[in-house]
Amino acid sequence: MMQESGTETKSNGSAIQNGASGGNHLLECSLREVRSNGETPSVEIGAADLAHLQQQQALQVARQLLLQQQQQQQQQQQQVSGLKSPKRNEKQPALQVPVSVAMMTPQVITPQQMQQILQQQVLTPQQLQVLLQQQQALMLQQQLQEFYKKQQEQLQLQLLQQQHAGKQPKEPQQQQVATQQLAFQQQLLQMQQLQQQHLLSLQRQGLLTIQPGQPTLPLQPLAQGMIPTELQQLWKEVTGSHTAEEAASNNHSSLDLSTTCVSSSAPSKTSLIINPHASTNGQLSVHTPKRESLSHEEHSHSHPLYGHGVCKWPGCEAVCEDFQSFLKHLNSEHALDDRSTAQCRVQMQVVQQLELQLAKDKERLQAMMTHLHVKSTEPKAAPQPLNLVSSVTLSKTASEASPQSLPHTPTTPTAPITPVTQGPSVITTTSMHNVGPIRRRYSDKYNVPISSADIAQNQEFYKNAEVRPPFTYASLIRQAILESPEKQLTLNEIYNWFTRMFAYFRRNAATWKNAVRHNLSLHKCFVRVENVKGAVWTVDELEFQKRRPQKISGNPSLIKNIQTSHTYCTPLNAALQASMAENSIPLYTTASMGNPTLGNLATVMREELNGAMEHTNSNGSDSSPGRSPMQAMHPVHVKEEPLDPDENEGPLSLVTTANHSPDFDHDRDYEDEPVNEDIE
DNA sequence: CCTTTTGTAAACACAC
DNA sequence: GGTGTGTTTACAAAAG
Repeated sequence: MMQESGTETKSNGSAIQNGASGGNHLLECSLREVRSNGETPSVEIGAADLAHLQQQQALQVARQLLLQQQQQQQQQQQQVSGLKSPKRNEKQPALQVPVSVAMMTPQVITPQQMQQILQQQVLTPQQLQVLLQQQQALMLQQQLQEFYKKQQEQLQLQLLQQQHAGKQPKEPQQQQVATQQLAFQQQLLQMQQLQQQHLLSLQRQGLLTIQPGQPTLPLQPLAQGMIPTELQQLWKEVTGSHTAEEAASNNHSSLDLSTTCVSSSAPSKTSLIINPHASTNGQLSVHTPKRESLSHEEHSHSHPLYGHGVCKWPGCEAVCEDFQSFLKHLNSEHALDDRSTAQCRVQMQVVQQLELQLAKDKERLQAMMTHLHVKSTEPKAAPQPLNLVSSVTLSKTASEASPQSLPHTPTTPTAPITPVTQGPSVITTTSMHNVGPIRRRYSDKYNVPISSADIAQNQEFYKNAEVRPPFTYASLIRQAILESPEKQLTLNEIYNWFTRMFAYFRRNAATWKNAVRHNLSLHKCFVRVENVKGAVWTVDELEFQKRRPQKISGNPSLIKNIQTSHTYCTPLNAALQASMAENSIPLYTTASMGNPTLGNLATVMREELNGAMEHTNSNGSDSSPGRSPMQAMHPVHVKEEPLDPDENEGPLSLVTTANHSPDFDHDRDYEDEPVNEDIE
């Protein structure tokens, strides 16, 4: 069991990187971006940007082909020079696209598929245009192939001539070809860089947004072999006759799918669901000023970060009277900096976590339906969020812990969700999953749940979502003990608290239980007290306070924000913010704060924080050693013994819901069984 | 590079 | 002998 958990951790880590076999990493990454857009509508990229991406991919494909050609040339040279490897050449004919490329490459659409697309009328003209552009990119790719084919033929001819001529040196020709290829490669690279810069600038402007729950235009699944001319013809027909209908039926189609997505063709269908927003600015790289201004206008109606005159950037809510001022605000307040990057990252992680959770719940639902003989080919490729409304009742009651008020987003239930790398090295997600060892100072790994989704739902979130809580075992153990009426717990009761409060601890029991015992023994702050019935564990608070020379690791600006924001935040809120900052979690301010349902986790968070800001408070007069930063920040509210969660939460006076969750009323001991069934 | 903190794994002892 | 509890050691990762 322990080994299982161990290997699970490791394999999950590596699985992220092993998405496809070999080949061009850049290609894989960018393709995966778009692909994941199709399957998991977590990241919204404007269609124009998407088109850029696709073009970029085409270029990368071209590069891949180039490399392939070079390899083949090398092989042929080897042949010429006597190092024959006929088998290899048989297996790799001159024009064969490498498997990894073929698998990942957007391919030309068959007429049938195109017809299907048109009949289903799920694409707006803009989307079709994007599609068309993609096809054109593929045409370019084909032309490139042709080019290299000819080039290679030429080379072969030359080599043959050399063979026949015998002693002629072959360097010149090779060099010539190599030079040509090099020049071309450089051109490609330049174009690529330009596009990356464009993406970057889009991100800086906030136009390249990341948002949960909104599918984007996935073009990847539309695969395989349609002749571009046919497509263009189709396109003409389409733009002539279907435009209005499609525009009108576009939303309907996604809605309909959302409620009827049970057929086996669901994947392809859902993959065609278009984000209305993406379609509004579905321009391609053919950027005319007109179009940009148009898309700007359209943005004002549908920009996901702008609504009701308010900036919807997580935690912002700045009032912007019109779209222009919003853009201004976006550029000034949410420029590309550490903070925005971190916020983006968190948003991504939120989405991915939700996707993960959804995937699991869907699997459960599938199993349940199978068990109950309900005939349904459960949408493997994800229904729209809307349609979950119809199924949520079932999944909620039946699955043991389904996140209730959390937005559901489609995802692929199988493979680990790939990190969505956003743009060129601007935002990167490292290990996104809640597996692997907690490293408390691991700033960007465990900030998943405490975030923009709704910070007030932390407790419920952890109860339901299998998210690793970003707290140390010691803090959690302490919290468990302090929550108990007697401020003492047996080991088993501590176990139960863990499983009750955190869905995460309902699996891998052997691992974390061992860790709990280890922590109990290791830390002086946990005192074992012999009892009549046995032994109970208590907390030596002094010792606990001693053991924390931790510092905040992260963005100093965040810390500054935290320190300055306490004027209007309760101690708890400040603690939450600080705790978030400790995990590089962006500062979410008043709107999402102050919910009395925050629960006792806030205490854990604060204690996690205790001392964490000691060093960052060095400019303050209040930060004497031994005094927690919370005390430094709120000397009035926080007492020297911030033990009782019911007392020290200031105005918020947390509701203790820990022992009243309907799901966990009984001290059920979660053992290893769910581990096995849940292993991804 | 060293130290500290934390998490994980595992071996071992002991009691029931 | 199996299981739960508790202790201890070793190691790795992350961060200062």
